[in-house]
Amino acid sequence: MEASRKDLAFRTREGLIHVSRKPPEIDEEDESEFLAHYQGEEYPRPSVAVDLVILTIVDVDLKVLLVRRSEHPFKGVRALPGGFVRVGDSSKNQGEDLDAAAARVLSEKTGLPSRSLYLEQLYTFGKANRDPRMRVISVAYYALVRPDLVPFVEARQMVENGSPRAVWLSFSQTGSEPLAFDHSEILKTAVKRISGKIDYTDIAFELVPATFTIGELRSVHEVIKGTAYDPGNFRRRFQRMLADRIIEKAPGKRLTVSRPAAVFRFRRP
Amino acid sequence: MEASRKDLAFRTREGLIHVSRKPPEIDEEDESEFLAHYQGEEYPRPSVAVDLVILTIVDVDLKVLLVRRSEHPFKGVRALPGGFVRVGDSSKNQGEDLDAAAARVLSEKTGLPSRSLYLEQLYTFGKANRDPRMRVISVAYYALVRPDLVPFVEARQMVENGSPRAVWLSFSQTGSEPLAFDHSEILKTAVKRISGKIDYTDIAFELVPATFTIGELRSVHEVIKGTAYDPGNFRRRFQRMLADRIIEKAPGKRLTVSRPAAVFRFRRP
DNA sequence: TAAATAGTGTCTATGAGACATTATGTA
DNA sequence: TACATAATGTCTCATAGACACTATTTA
Repeated sequence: MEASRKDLAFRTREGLIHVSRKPPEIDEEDESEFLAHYQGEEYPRPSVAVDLVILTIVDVDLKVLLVRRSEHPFKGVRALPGGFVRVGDSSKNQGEDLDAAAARVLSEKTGLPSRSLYLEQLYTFGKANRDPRMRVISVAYYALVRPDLVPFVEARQMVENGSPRAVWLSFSQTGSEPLAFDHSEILKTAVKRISGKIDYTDIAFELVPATFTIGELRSVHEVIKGTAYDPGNFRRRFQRMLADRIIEKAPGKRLTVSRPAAVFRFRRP
Repeated sequence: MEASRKDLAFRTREGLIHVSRKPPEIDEEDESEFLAHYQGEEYPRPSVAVDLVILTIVDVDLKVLLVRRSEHPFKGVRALPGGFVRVGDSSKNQGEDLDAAAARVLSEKTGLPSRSLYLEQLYTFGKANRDPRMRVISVAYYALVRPDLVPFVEARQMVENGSPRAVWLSFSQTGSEPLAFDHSEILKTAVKRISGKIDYTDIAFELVPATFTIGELRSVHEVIKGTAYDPGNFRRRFQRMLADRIIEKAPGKRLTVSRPAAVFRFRRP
């Protein structure tokens, strides 16, 4: 490949780089032509889906809510719950917000009002051929379900027929049983994100019951980070939150196998 | 609103929550009907665009690369560079990857090979009516251009005609001159993300020349965080990076208005 | 020489982590 | 009584920040 005399080249950390002073003609034509036609709706559009990583922690075990696919491809394989974003058919009626689509799927699958759960956009997965049928771009969200709400989610799954529509599966088991599409990657991305955020945000409180002990909160951190924390040191970290009024004492004590523990409540900001 | 006798209700931090044991019939029908038809391509799809926040720091000033819109809506208003994701017309040919679309737009607008720049997905903006013409879901990316590459970007803008196609605007000026669509929000989100990541990642090295002084690196941090750092303390932080072999000494010295400074180089992992 | 920035050193406060000790329940 | 976990205390080390001081250049 030879650069024309008017071209620029410079050496960088990535090696020699050529900069053409004229943008390549074919690119320009391509782009403007593409845009012109695109507005005219001649070019194909992708489907856009939302996929949800719905997580909880029960009995010191991270669990994710999964469905089993009833259609090809990946028929019979577990997958993240998801749905297509509903798009209107005119400029006046453009359909539902992206966040609303995620909240809708979350409510559908859990039976809980989405405003009672923590829901946040995770990442958008858009490789070509990630769905063999057609081009699907998936905006992934993750949601956290407090363990005291889990029974309500399970109750919802048992109503329609004998086989549950969605089940909680241990995150540790999802390694040996791959998910449909690129959902294993999405799941891993979600856990990684939470693991990164738990140290400097309040999301840990979305994974304990409304009232909780320091030990319960600690085990949430331990499950997410995959490491053990010194109980005494963790307690000190916690007491700073108490001083900062992020949490407050709740009445009563939690009875355990040993000495009863004080219970606390998160002061939602 | 009255709950049926079989419904469950429970009190949470968010108030009283009702859980219907049976999923609402109308929802279920809606969903399955929707999905069935969707696969048949009867339902409308959104357009998916990538919008890029391309940033650099020149003369202790954070700048963003903006274009001026030549079409309605927002004709004549500044906007982030962007483009539609190219989607194929069959299941075999599904078009370009989402990341590839972002890299393509980045190359088109800067004239630089995208692999020589830092590019990362930011967030997906999908509110209905964010584009008045039609439903557009925008996957935003941000890119960082080292200041020693800026002249090449500017050279590219001058070729086609007299008026540049894209210009660097000071971030501080974008507050008084709102951008098209929700691009002001996207821009703010990008700067916030960078501000959060600069403390625990290596992205600061994407905003200094290939070789740089400690003072130059410090002023990048100061511009991004909007605060002043103590030169001595910052230097110590930096020396740990030197010990950890994240950076290394480069030959020569940078001549300044005062005492010349040692120059360093980032050891790309 | 004055101004400016590079570069070094010192002191303090804070938080993380290792580890020991006491307190209070259950089996 | 043995065991388990709650709750407290102590010590060390790493880091952030305030601040003083020296070094080396240009104007």
